[in-house]
Amino acid sequence: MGFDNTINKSIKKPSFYTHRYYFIIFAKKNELIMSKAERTKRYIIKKSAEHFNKKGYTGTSLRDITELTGLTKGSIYGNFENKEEVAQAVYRYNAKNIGNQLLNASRITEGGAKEKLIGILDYYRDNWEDFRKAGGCPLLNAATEVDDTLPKLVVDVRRSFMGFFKMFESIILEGMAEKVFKEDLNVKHLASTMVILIEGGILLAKTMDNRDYLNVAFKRIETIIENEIML
Amino acid sequence: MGFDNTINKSIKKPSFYTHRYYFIIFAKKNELIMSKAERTKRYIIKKSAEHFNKKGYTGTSLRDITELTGLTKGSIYGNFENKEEVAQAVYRYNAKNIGNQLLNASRITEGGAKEKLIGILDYYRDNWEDFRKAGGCPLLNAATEVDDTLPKLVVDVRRSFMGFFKMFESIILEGMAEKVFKEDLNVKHLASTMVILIEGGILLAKTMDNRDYLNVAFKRIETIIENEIML
DNA sequence: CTAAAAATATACCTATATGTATATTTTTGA
DNA sequence: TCAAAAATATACATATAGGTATATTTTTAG
Repeated sequence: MGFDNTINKSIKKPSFYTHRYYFIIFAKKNELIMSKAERTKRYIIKKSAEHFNKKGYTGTSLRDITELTGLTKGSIYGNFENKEEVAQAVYRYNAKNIGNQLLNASRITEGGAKEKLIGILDYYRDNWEDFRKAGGCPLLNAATEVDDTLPKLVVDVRRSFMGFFKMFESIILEGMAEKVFKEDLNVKHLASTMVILIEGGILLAKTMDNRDYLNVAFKRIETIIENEIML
Repeated sequence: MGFDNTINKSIKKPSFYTHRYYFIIFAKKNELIMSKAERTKRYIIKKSAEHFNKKGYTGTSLRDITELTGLTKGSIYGNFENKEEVAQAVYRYNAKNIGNQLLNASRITEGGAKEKLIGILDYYRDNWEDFRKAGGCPLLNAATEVDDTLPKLVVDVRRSFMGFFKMFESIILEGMAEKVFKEDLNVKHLASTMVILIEGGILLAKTMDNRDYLNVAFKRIETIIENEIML
């Protein structure tokens, strides 16, 4: 095996490639301190991330992984203990990824807390097609699959949702501190309402293949912001 | 195989059992017109319904089905074309079941449209523990699993959600006709908002193993009923 | 550049998956 | 009650699953 696996084998000049100059000249910053094993691990995770999100964590076979990466089973098992470990690493990658995107979306806007909340909604609105094609929300997907099958991943999924809640909570708290939001808000209640609406909206929009459901959910969040959160 | 599979083999007196008197005396009403094959089909579906909902439609193996029913593969394949057909029959059974429960919950109350809506919420509140233990909402579970894996079942899942919407729509329309609800309501919008909140609430409550998320979602629905729907 | 170490590929193992051909048992209807 | 039809069980076939022992190649650091 081993097609054009450039990340792993790349250039065919050992004396040049295998020495450290390579890194300094070509490598991306983070890859400077990466060992071969670390790079391959990341490569496996990246290449199979979308597949796991679409087909599920038990629904993705080792064969799928070898085909997606162009590596062999020996290589996979040389970098991961077993399939479950791959699944966990991939889930964490997927969850971190969407988390970063949302965090970024909430920071880009130069406005206050309200604009940050809207920024998160806009991320989904602007990227819906790609998001949907990539399998939808990794948290939602893993949550339903994992709950009665992969107990180990449940811990990770819960942590992800906690992070999701916290993101909204901190923005709401910020708005309160800025005196643009009311001062007696039930922060946890509001944050979980938003997550419930977002996940419910994603579920329906994806299943029914109709963005309108996402808009219904988001409209509701915006109504809550206007009528209950804003001063 | 064939443990105490009473539905299929039951009494050991052929001359008595195999003749029609049996049905008149012992059989339940609906079973009167059921052939052996039909009864076995229903038996297989019933026995494996919860397992499918918990472990998923691809996650349930034929071995699981034979163990749950006490039947052999030959018997399963004698009654169903293949595993996919079993999965579809089981999904339909599960979806119909929760649908009937909700319809029933909305009818039991002797009040008007508002009480019917609350009746549906109460069904979930009153039966949460059993509901959760049985794997949660079959629509939600199938929706996430099926979307990128079993395209045939997607059609069924969409139909289920349409029915879910219609239930809320007809209750809202009833309330409008009774002049207890406002007359200019966006019925479809409100119905889908309720489904989004219910499914989102179930997802979070089940994943986080905390009913509070269900209550947050339901509180929001009740707020909408009070502030936006009621006259 | 080179030898040791690490990563990767090859070949194989066992278990289990869905599915089928055929034998046996049970049900059916006259 | 009894023979035909239907349902069910047995035994087997083939594919693929996850995983491992070992050979080969690549990377690493002196």
